[in-house]
Amino acid sequence: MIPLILERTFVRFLLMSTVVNKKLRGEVLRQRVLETALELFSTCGYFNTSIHDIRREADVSIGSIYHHFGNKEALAKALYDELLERMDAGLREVMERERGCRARCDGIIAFMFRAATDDPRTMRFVLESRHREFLPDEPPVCSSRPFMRMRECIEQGIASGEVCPIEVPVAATAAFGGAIRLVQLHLDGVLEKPLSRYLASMQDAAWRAIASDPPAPAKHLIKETEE
Amino acid sequence: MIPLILERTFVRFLLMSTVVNKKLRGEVLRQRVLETALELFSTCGYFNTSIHDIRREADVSIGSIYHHFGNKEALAKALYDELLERMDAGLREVMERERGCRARCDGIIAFMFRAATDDPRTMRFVLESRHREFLPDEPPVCSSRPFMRMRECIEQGIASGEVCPIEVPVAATAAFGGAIRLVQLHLDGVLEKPLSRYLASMQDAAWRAIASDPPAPAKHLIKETEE
DNA sequence: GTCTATATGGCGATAGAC
DNA sequence: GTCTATCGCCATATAGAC
Repeated sequence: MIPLILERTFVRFLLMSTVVNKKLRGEVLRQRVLETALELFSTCGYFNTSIHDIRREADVSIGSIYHHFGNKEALAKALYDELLERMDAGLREVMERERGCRARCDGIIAFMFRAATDDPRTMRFVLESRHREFLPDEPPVCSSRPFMRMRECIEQGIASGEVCPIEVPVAATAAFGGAIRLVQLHLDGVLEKPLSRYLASMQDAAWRAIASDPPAPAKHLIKETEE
Repeated sequence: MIPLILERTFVRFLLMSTVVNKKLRGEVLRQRVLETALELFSTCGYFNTSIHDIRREADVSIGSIYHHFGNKEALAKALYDELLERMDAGLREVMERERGCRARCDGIIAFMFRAATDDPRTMRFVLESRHREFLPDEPPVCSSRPFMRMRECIEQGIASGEVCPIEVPVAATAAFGGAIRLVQLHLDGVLEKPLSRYLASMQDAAWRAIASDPPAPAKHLIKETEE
């Protein structure tokens, strides 16, 4: 264990040495700007937030923001990428930990509920803002990696026979659409109870929608008549 | 000398006709502005659309727009109200036509799919734009009348025993969340096939999620008979 | 009711010292 | 890398003739 006094001295040394100092300070500042942008974008929206607002709230200069990000849109893109990556990491972790489609679906829903509760700002920014309005070249959020991962999970479930063989988009939206919608209700503040109270029954409902085994319905196997 | 009574009548007629003409022209203009606003708001977004854009596209003057709506926000609110009312009318119609929770749920999903296909702009504006960013005093869209109507339908289903007795928010989102999500995929242009091709299996999946009796019959495949 | 011309403010972005 | 001061534009909104 390093004595506090030495640790402090070391930190001070770091701060004093010009090269490291500038880099460190730069990184800290960059993070503070991103954090502030998330706060303001998710509560007021991208267009209601000016660079000056971010400057004031983050207590940095306009110049620094432009130095690090280039322009407002690029700042939003940097934030968006970071949040999607963080979310994707969470989902990857679920997919590695859980085995079987049901356990993974449950895990994904649980992850979303936890994320929406612990960090509503991130969830709000990823789910609710219309990124294409300010990131015109970005593909829709439903084709981002986290959402592709959910879809993948369902495809594997169909392949293994755990999920009944309906069209993939139907199965994927039936599995997670309800949970996503409930998360939105939570973010809009219209739910009486905390999200966690609904977790188990949402997981059950989602699984009933797509599971193959319980009633083993043969409806979808009936040859459809073209109109 | 013209009798006073006739003169009065004639003047009155003139006044009436000019007034009516102006009123008519005004109404036509008002509708053209609303139509244009829907077009631009739903494709470019509220904040990327200027009053000048609307002016140009609708071929009216700035002054007329402000005369009819007061300001940009009020214009958006007028449009929003009109679209919600139109949607609510469609849902009311479904609720009156169909009896039983399953038929009504199917009808609601079918209505949403049809609306998203026939008039994607309306669906995009209602579902996707974040109204609270430009209509700060508006309640969230999930507590608007169309969405309350969906919730009501589920509550009745629980009361009648057709829907299994889980928490209402869970049942409502499980029933319609998948369909709403699929509509969004459609609006984002990431679906291979037209929405209608997914209708029957989406209805089935939605009903499986909330039905109380496990073996849910595929009602849409059964030929309906007049009673 | 409709129009054109104009006012006003705030925004994103830049310049250039340190 | 960070900062302050400032630019130029374009948005919403208004004034006032017709």
